[in-house]
Amino acid sequence: MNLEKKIITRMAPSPTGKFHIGGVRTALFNYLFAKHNNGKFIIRSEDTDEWRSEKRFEDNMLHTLEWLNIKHDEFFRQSERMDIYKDYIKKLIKSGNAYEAEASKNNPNIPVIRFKNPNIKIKFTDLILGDIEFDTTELGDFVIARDINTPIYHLTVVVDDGLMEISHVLRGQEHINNTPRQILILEALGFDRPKYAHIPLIMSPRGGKLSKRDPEVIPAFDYKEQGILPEALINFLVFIGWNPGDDREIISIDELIKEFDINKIQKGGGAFNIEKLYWINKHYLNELSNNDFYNYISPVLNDFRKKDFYDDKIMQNLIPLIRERTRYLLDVENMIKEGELDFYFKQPELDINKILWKGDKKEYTLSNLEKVHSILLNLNGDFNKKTTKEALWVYAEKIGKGSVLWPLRYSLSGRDKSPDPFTILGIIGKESALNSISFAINILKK
RNA sequence: GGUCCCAUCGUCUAAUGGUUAGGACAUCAGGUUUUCAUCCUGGAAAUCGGGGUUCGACUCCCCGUGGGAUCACCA
Repeated sequence: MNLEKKIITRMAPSPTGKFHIGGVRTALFNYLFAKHNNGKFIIRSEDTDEWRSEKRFEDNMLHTLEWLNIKHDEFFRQSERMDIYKDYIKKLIKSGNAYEAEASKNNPNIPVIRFKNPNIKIKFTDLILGDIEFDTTELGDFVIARDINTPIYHLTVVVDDGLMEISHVLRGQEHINNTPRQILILEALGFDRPKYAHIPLIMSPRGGKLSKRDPEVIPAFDYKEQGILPEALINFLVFIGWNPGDDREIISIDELIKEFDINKIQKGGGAFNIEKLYWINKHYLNELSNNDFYNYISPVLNDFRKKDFYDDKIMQNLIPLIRERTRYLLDVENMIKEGELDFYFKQPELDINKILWKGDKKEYTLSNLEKVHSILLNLNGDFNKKTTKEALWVYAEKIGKGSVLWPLRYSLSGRDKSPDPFTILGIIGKESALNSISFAINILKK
């Protein structure tokens, strides 16, 4: 339907702080919309405020988007385009749409530039919100430049959107009140009006607006260090305020590009629910190969590797067990910190009272463990999860699973919670297993 | 406060006049060979209130109420 005009979107952040998830989502929507329509996605760094803008924040934004693989087709920096804006300020004055007003706050000798407001009603159709009408009278003759050489926000936005031939402005809903002002300038300059789509805001998990005080909401790039996968963050963010219209919860970036539909964007804001992010992240973690998962947890293994008992071969075997307990990197960090993995590598400490299954007598448990020991001792051939289970199962069922399996599991792990005993046996092997069981037997004999 | 926007389970959302109001996260219960985790099954859980319009409203209109955004020589 819109064959002659190319779709061009842009994201225009000001680099005054670390790039946050709201920015990521705005970038994502702009990117998806552009790519869906074979269009172009532009990033424009709005760094005209020298005081507040910092290069490191711009870098942080670019790194974040690079990590997430949200690629832009063009990049601009407003601070490098000041000459262009000057021309347009002059043009506006010349055409009578702007004028020099009272003295500047910073420069008592130089006047600010105000836009001559025609005081009309501005109507526009928002692609998400529908028809919106503003009476611009209350805006007054607003300032568009600190002085003839230094434009501010509304002017630069309009000039750039016009010059860059932006077809669709998708931005956060906090900008909706800026729209009439920008339309006024745009029409004074004779640019084509882009289509507007104001995206609902991401809200705090506790309701209300997102705040730096929300502990789960951190700068977007920091989620990388937490072990959130880029696909997971994208999948999570796109579902705040958008959905494909069916029951899918997991959706790839390629599918998103193919199916992104601006009409399905929500009108109201949505809360940031970290639990769902973790759930999605776990889903993507499960799709990693064992080797990739090992690399994934590698950064938090550094201290653990230095322990004298550490054995990388055992660690490799532990990967599936660690994975099913992992939503993100902090889970692995905690596992290590709590010593939950130590018993796979060395003989655990045992508490005599915990060896006994619910109400079992010491002598009874002792004889069960001795029997288990002898069964395993006489197990020839492969010693793994399957063979040990086959060897012990009949006995365990006869005696009572709890009375056999609990003491065994506890003797091997020294923990209230751990994987099942056969899994542990398979990992630590016959020799270590027999040692651990003997160790427990000796404690019971005392 | 002015202006603007919004309103389905606790949360993210589906249902664009006719459904037992669906799914997912979280939660609860049961199961998957003892414990934890994973996995499976099942349960509880919502149309903000009041008026209309209509044979029939989650859906359309109005009024309340609630929430949000914005009111800079920041962006």
